[in-house]
Amino acid sequence: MSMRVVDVERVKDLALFSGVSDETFSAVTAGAFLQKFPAGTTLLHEGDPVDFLYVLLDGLVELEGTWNDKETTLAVLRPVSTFIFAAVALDADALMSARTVERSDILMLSGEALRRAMQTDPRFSYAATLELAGCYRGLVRALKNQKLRGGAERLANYLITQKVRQGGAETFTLPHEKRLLASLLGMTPENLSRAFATLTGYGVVVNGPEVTIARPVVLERLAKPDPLIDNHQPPSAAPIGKAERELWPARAS
Amino acid sequence: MSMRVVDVERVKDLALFSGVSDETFSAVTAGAFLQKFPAGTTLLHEGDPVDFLYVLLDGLVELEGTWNDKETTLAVLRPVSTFIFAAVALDADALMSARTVERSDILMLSGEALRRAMQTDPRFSYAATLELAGCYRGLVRALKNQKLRGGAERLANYLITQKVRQGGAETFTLPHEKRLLASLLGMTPENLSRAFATLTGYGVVVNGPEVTIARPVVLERLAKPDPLIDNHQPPSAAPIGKAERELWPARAS
DNA sequence: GAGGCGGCTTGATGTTCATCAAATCTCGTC
DNA sequence: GACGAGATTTGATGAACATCAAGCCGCCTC
Repeated sequence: MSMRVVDVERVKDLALFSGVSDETFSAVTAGAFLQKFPAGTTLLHEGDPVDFLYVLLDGLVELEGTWNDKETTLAVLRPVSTFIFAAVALDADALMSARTVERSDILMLSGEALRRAMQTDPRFSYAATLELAGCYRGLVRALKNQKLRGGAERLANYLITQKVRQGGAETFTLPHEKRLLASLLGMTPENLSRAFATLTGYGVVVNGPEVTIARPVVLERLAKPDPLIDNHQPPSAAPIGKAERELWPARAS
Repeated sequence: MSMRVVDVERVKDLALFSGVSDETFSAVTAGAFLQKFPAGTTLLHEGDPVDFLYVLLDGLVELEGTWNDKETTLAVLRPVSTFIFAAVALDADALMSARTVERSDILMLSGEALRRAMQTDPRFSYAATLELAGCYRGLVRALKNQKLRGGAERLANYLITQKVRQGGAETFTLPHEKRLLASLLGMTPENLSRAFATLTGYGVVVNGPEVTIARPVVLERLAKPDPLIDNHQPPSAAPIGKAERELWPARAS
């Protein structure tokens, strides 16, 4: 239930805790849980009050929204990421559900303790501000992506981003099911399949979860990636927060 | 150029400055500009570095995003609102452009001074965190609205929200041109017009900028408003920040 | 290795939305 | 009060997308 030393270190390296005092860190992690959840577990349901800040240490988590019996994926998180931080900060109800996509290790930090810590440790609340600002900008990107681009363009840019994030090799593997990708990109699985078929004409070869971008230049001519929408950050060594991701490439840590 | 006493008071009442020390407040407002801009002025362009936090004291401001020669409106702000706070906090480039829709009074606060203040005054950085959390949740709502609802449904919910925010009377006035509303709702002006025509069948009467919701129950059956997407906050007296707006109704200030 | 389940694909069809074109309306100017 | 630019509306058409229905494929169980 409580944290192992190795996990404590991973959390301490989070951007959110960079520079905070040991007292603050102890206060926040004192009542922390570390839990392992199987795939498909709903951690938190839309509309629920939020008592904990969640930190994904290992695995894959989906954030989703619902209305009128329809669902949509708002984000897919990989380690190390915090989630529902905004709701925790405001002590408000969650606007989205969180669900594990794979078996996941998740750290749960008391919201109450976090709010107290933010009011006493300026380093911590500054880091919290940066973290939230990074999350905010991620959402601005998502909204622009959704409103300005068509389905095939969203997919093309997703593939280019994945390629870069996975190291830049010509061939890479989709990090999860296509059904989930469709929901993330705001389309039906059927249309995602057809969008992949369309991209075949632009040098994209699909083999199950394996994707090869044979002619990057051709694909980019379709995708028109834009640093104000897409965040083509290569995999850097250090565990980072949403803020650092936003600051790349100008001020990479 | 500098601030009048009455303006200083308005700024001090911002949620962002609630509880901050006089020293912090002075430091932040010391190098502040107060400017009046005519309608249609671009205050800041996508991709530009951001040197100031903007505070809309009077008027109307649009935030917009661009890609591939297409534009979309991401938000329309009314007083009193801060904007591009996330970019200021991170000292990053703007992800959206800001443009005045009407003649506007806008306060510009030094980003450098704000970042310094956040690192020294915990009250201030805590308030900043809450403000950003409120903005973040507003965007989550916008993304869900966009991905889960169709055009007519988005319009219906917009109208219901406007009605409530303007006091709840059967008839109210659209706050700006329909062309801008179309862009905000993610559709073309032509389709907005047709969406209004559709809503005629649900008791909505349009007369130029005047809208009457004759049969609210019928319209709501179409709109299915949801507190996890729509923020039906009535006009409260005090000037507020994005955080308070998010906390309503549970913890209204 | 037969069966079954779920994910993925493909085809057919209908709905929603964008685009192009033109008519109408609004409002400020002269 | 006529004029003109821009906003709004309306109509016709096409593109993008969702839905429904099979079919295919991989994978796991028995």
